[in-house]
Amino acid sequence: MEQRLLQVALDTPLHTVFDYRWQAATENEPIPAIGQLVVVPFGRREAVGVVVGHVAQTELEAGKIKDVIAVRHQLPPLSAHWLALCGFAADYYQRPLGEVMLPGLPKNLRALTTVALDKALKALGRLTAPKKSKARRKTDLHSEVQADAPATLPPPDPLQLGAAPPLNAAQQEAVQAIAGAQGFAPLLLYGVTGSGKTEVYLQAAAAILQRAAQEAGQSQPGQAAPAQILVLVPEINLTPQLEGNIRARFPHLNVVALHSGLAEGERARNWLAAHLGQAHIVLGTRLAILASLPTLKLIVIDEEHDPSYKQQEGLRYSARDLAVWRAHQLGIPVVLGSATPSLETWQHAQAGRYRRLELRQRAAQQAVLPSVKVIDMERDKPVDGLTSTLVAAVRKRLEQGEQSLLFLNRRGYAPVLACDACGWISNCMRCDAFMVVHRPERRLRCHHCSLELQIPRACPTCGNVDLQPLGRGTQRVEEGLQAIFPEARVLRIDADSTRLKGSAQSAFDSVHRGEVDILIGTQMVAKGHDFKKLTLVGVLNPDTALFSHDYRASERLFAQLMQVAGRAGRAGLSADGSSGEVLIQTRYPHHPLYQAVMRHDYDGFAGDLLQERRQAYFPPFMYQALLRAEARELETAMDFLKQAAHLLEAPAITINEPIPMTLVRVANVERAQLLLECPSRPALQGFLKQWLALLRQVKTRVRWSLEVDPVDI
DNA sequence: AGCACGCCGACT
DNA sequence: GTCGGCGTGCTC
Repeated sequence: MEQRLLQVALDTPLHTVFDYRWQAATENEPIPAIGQLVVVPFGRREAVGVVVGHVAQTELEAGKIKDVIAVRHQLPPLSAHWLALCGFAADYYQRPLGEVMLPGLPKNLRALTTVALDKALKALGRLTAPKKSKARRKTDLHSEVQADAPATLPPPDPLQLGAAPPLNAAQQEAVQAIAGAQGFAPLLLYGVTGSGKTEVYLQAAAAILQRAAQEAGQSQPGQAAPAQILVLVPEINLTPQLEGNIRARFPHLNVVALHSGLAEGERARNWLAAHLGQAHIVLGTRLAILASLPTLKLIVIDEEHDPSYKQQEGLRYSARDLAVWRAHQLGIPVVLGSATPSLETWQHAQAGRYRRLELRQRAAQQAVLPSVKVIDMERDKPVDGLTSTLVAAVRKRLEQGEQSLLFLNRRGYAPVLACDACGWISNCMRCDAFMVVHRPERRLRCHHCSLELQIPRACPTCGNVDLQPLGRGTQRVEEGLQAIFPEARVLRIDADSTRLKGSAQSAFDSVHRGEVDILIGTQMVAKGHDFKKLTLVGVLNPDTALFSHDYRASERLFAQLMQVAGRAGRAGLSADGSSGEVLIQTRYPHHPLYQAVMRHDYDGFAGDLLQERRQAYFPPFMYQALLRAEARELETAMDFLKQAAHLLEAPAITINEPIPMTLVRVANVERAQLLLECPSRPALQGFLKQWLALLRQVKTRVRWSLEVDPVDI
C-alpha cells in the first residue's frame, strides 16, 4: 500500500508546513481530508494543525517523520475557499500559513482534548433552533413552511423575515444594487451619518437570504442557513446595539456574534454555528473576516474607513482588504459603508472599480444634517478647556432637557505633571513619553508601557509640594463641567471608565435611557451610537492632528470630526426647532479641514487630499511595506536595517533610509524602521518574498517584523 | 513561539 | 550541594 503523507500547517513562526504519516486504524478509514483538524506531535509537545495537502513523497529523511496522533472527525473539514483565503493572507502579509489559520480558530477547537469541542457541538444541536418559538425547536424550518404554504406557489417568506420598514428612493436603489448584484461586486455605500445605511444592509441581507431560501427550495436540510451574511463593525462596543437591532428585525434567523470579548465557550459555539452553516448572519469585529462561512453570500463592512479594521500586532492584516479579496474569490457582493470613505476606497470608486451608491439625506423624519461651527479660541479664550460659547450652548441644551456630547481624544486627567520650581516633568523611566496624571485613580500612568506609579506628593528632585498638572484630558474636563453645572448629570466614557467587562455597555445604556445630561468621552463615544436626545456636540482640542507628520492624520481627523458630528440631532429637530449643532474649538478657524467639515464636504476634501497624495507619490498611488526593528540600543536596530537595505536590489523598489521611530524608546526597547515603496503591488510582493527569505538567514539579536500596507508610519 | 539542553551565581 | 538565570538550537 502506498504511503500517503499529510502536509500540516501549525502555529509556529517557521515558514513551512510539516509532513506527517497517516496510519489508518481500519482498512476503510479514509485519509483525513484537506481542511481537517489533526493532532500531531511537534518537537516535545503536541499541537493541533490543519491538513493543507496530501503528498506521496518528501525530501525529509524517513526517520524524522512522525505519525498523526488524532483526527477531529467530529468537525467537518474547512472549505477549500477558507484555505485559499488563509493562503492568500499568508502570502500577502508574508507570514507562515499556520500563523494565519490557527490563531483565528477558537481556543476550544485548538485544545488537545476534545471535551470543549464536543460540548460546544452538543450545545449547538439545541441552541441554534429559533429562540422565540418553542414549537419550532429541532424541527425542519423549511419543511414546516412547505406544509403551511400553498403547494403551487413559492413561499413568499420562507424565512419569516417579516415586513420591512419603508425606504426612501436612494435606500431602495442601494438595496436593489446590492441584492441584485451578479457575481463579484464591490459597492461603496456612501451615506452621511444617520442616512440609514444599517437599514440598507439589513434589507439587502434579507433579500439575499430570501432568494437563496427560495432557490434552495424546500429540500434544505433542517438547520442549514440557505445563505450566510457577514457584517463587520469596527468595535466590540458597537456589536450589542446592532445585534439587538438585527435580532429584533429577524427573530427567526440565527444571528451570532464573533469578537474577542466573547467567553471561550460562546466563541466556540458561535464560530461553529458559522462553520456548520447554521448561522444566517454573523456580526463581528475584524477577526470575523477569517471565520469559516461555507454559504457566504454577502459581506458588509460598516464604517469601512475605520482604522480598527487594521490589526496592529501579529498578523497585521486589513479586514477590509481581505473582505474584498474574499468577495472576489466567491463571486459575491461586498458593501463598504461610510460617510467618509478611506481614500483607498474613494479612489477605487472614482476610477470605477467600485460602484458608488449614495445616500444624501438623513433617513429619520425631519432629521437634517447638524450645523457645524468653529469657535475661535484666540477670541473666546477657554477657561478649563471650555470656551464661553460652548458653555452657553451646553447650558441651553440642559434647559431644553437635551443631551450634549463633548469629544476630547485624550484620556486621563492631564497629559503631564510638572514642577514649576525645578522644571521636573513626569517622564516615563522606560519610554520617551510623559506619564499621564490619572486623578481618580491617584496614579501616574504611561500609556505606552503600562508602567504605573503613585502620584508623588512632592517633586522627586527638589521636594516642591506644588506639582502642576499641565494640559487636560477627559477626567479634568469632567471635573470642570461638574463645577460649572453642579446640577447636571455628567458621565465620562473612555477606556479608563470602561475597563470592567460590561461597563461600557451599561454606560451607553444609561445615556440611551436619558439618565445623562452631558457626556464627555474619547473616540469611543464618536462611533456609531444613536443617542436620540443628543443635539449638541462639542469638540475640544482637535488642532494637534493638523500639524502631524503622519500624512494620514488629516484624513483621520476629518473622518473623526464628521463621525462625532453625526451624533448630533439624529432623531430630529431640537426643542427650539433647530437642527443638531456641532461646535469645534480651534485656534485655526479658517483651516481648510474645518471649513470642509462645516460644509459637510467630504467630496471636495477627499478630492484635494487625493490630489496631494498623487503628487507626493503616497498611497493609494504607491504601495508600501515597512520593516521595523527593535533592540536594546537604537544603533543595533539601525545597523540591522542598514544591512537589510543592502541585501537585495530591484529597480522598481525604492528602499528608503532607515529612520528611528518618532517615539524611539518604548518599554526600554529602542525602535527604528525602514520604508519600502513601489508603484506596483505585484512587484512589491515579488520583491518582499525574495528579500525576506534572505533576511531570515541573517543571524541577529534584533527583533524585527514586516508590515505590508502599513498605516502608522 | 515553545521547549529543551547547557553551563555559572544565591539559597532551602 | 540544588534552583534558576537566559544563550542557542530544534521542531515534519
